[in-house]
Amino acid sequence: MVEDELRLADTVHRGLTDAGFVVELVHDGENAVWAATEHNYDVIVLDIMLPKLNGYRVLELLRARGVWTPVLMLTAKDGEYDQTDAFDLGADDYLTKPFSFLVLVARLRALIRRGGPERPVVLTAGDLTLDLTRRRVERNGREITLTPREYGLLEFLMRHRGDTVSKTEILAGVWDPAFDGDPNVVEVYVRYLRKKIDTPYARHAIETIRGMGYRLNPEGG
Amino acid sequence: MVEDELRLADTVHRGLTDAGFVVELVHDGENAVWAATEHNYDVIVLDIMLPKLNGYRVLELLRARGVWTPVLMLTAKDGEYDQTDAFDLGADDYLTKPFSFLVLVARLRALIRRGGPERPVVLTAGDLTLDLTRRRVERNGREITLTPREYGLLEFLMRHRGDTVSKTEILAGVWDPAFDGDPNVVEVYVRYLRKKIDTPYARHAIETIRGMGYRLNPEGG
DNA sequence: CGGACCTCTCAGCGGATTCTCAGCGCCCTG
DNA sequence: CAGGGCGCTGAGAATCCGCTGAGAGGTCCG
Repeated sequence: MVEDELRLADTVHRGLTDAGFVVELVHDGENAVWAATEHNYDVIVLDIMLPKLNGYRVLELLRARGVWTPVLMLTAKDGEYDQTDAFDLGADDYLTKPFSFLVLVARLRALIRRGGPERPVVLTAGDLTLDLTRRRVERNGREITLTPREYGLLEFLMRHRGDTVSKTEILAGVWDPAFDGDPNVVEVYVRYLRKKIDTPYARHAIETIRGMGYRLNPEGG
Repeated sequence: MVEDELRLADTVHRGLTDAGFVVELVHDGENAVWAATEHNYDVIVLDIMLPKLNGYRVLELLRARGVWTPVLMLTAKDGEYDQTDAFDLGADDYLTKPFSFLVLVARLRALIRRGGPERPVVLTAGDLTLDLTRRRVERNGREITLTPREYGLLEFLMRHRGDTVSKTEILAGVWDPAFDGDPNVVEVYVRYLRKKIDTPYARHAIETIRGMGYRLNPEGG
């Protein structure tokens, strides 16, 4: 979700999370383009009025980059840009502020359904599975309970499974992008995850690439 | 712009000029490679069907020469090469003929804005491959694990594969630019790399050019 | 308020990595 | 064939980096 009005962003964020969505929030156009290019979201909620790059341009950039994630635009009723623009630009749906929260959820579900079966709802790596909608992690059919942070980290690693991701990237992707604390947290949480996920298995699903970062074995370790 | 159909070339040339672009036009693949290597364009529009060298080869040659100018390819709808090929080859965008002129302008703007040209994801030299995103090195399909320094050195050599690079250049490129220690480190690390990469192969992928430096054999040794 | 849980910081340890050094040997040149 | 320059090599010292256990602070809940 890309929304700069903090109040609205917070409300919607909470509501969507309660509705079972996993929500990532950015507050301006530049971060939106970056995040959407980097991750593979199911759907993007995009406000038109944004700092740095407006929603208009964000959408344009994403499409130019070959990012075809469905986009639902939020337009102000009497703003500079009207509904026609949203569709012209390749938005998949739009809502005019103020909008009903239930309508938003319904539209999002429709978009995700429409975008369809090729989009994974469940990430897998060998015998490890992570169900994004239910927020469940299993290994070999046994459920593993994770804290929110642990879950976020695992989701990030699974989205990039097979790639080596640096601790900095992890911090930016899982922690607050502006987090500036000790990168050692990542090590600590990797440890927590390994404890829960790898034991009692022989091989580590999460490999350490010394000097570079971590890598989730696509075969699940 | 590289386009051999004079009529189309002329129209597009005029249109782009009107839209504020400064356009240089060549009509065949050989001139295209020469011009793009010599100048530093913001973006290249490249037709696939061309005399002498087709767009396909032009792109391949440019990338091999280290020219990373963004390329937008023009493909015929039902031609020998389809869209997939364009992306596979490292084209940054493509359009299928016939195309809307406005769309072309929009895409070009997007490519120029995008600025930092995409880099290739996998470098190869014979049976040696280096995957930049996964940070994996393989020879003949067998994974080779490298320390960060070794990896940095190999990446540098592979980016300049076929060129002779001096130890000073290597130090500047792989070590800290302000590094002032013994250039002997390079020799030491070349040795480490050869141990891991060349054995048990007969020929050295990394050749010593006495008095000059080193050269990575583009055929992989 | 008290306890359970979660997040994050911190500092010490030990192994991996990087770098230095000194001697050797090969190649080129005279 | 002798000598110098240059690269190669093995060993070892210094440094870096990730791992780990302990614990402090915060939050949520009863």
